[in-house]
Amino acid sequence: MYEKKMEEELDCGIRVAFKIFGGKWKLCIIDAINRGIARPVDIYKSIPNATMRGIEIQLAELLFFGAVERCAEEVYPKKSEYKLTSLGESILPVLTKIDNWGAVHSEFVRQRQRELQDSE
Amino acid sequence: MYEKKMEEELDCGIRVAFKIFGGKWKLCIIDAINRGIARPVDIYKSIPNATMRGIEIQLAELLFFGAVERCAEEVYPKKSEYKLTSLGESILPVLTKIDNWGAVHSEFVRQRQRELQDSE
DNA sequence: ACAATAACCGAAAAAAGATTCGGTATGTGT
DNA sequence: ACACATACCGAATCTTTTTTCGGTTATTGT
Repeated sequence: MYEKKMEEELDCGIRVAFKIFGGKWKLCIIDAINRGIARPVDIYKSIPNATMRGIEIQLAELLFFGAVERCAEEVYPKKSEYKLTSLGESILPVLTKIDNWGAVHSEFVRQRQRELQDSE
Repeated sequence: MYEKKMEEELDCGIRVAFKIFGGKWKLCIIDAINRGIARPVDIYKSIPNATMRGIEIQLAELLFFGAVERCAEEVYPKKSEYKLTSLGESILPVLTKIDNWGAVHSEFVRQRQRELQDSE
């Protein structure tokens, strides 16, 4: 994992939360796993524009902080599968709130974004 | 504002939401304003480790996307003041959820973070 | 056995994001 | 008038994050 040069403050809940699920694809990954998509390739395919390496890295971080775990059971066919831990599940209500807010305001935000691009 | 080189997808609520309040200090700023801290310097002073320029930039973005507005009323002494718009206020319940999650899990996260540093 | 797919990983490069620094303009207190 | 604080802004310079690329190892389908 990347070694920071500037001191990292985890002094408020916001910073702690973003440390865990603030990454570019983290909430999308958690959402995908929650919807039953367990394997890295499938998670990757379920998220438009994501890169495989990107998913791998973020998955590794979620694993490190215990939001996700690798399934140990050797099923047939033998595959790498991930599922949410209780910590990961505790993120779901927050994820829902964030996603809903974004969905409700997406048109407004996209419109504002377009105005920005047109003025350049 | 920064011009992106890679195509930016605002295809899910999560991405839209992070576009608006995903910045390093944005939720802290919204929280501060909500607590009645209206002036840039005061917001700056209320957030440990923030830089004045950082606050200015993020405030400008929040302003651009209409989460915050500058008070037009000319009070004495004349000062620059910001307050939440209805869009900004709609973020508050989400902010609370995020902050609470982080507060609840901060010890665990900090512990894991320490283990990471010790192993280096 | 062989080709294809999956799950990784390291390192370089690119992109995005934040900070530092130095500036202007304006308002305020004495 | 003067010193000082505030609100900005642009540009250079970091820092951090993400992507790209090129691997290795192992598993699956034929």
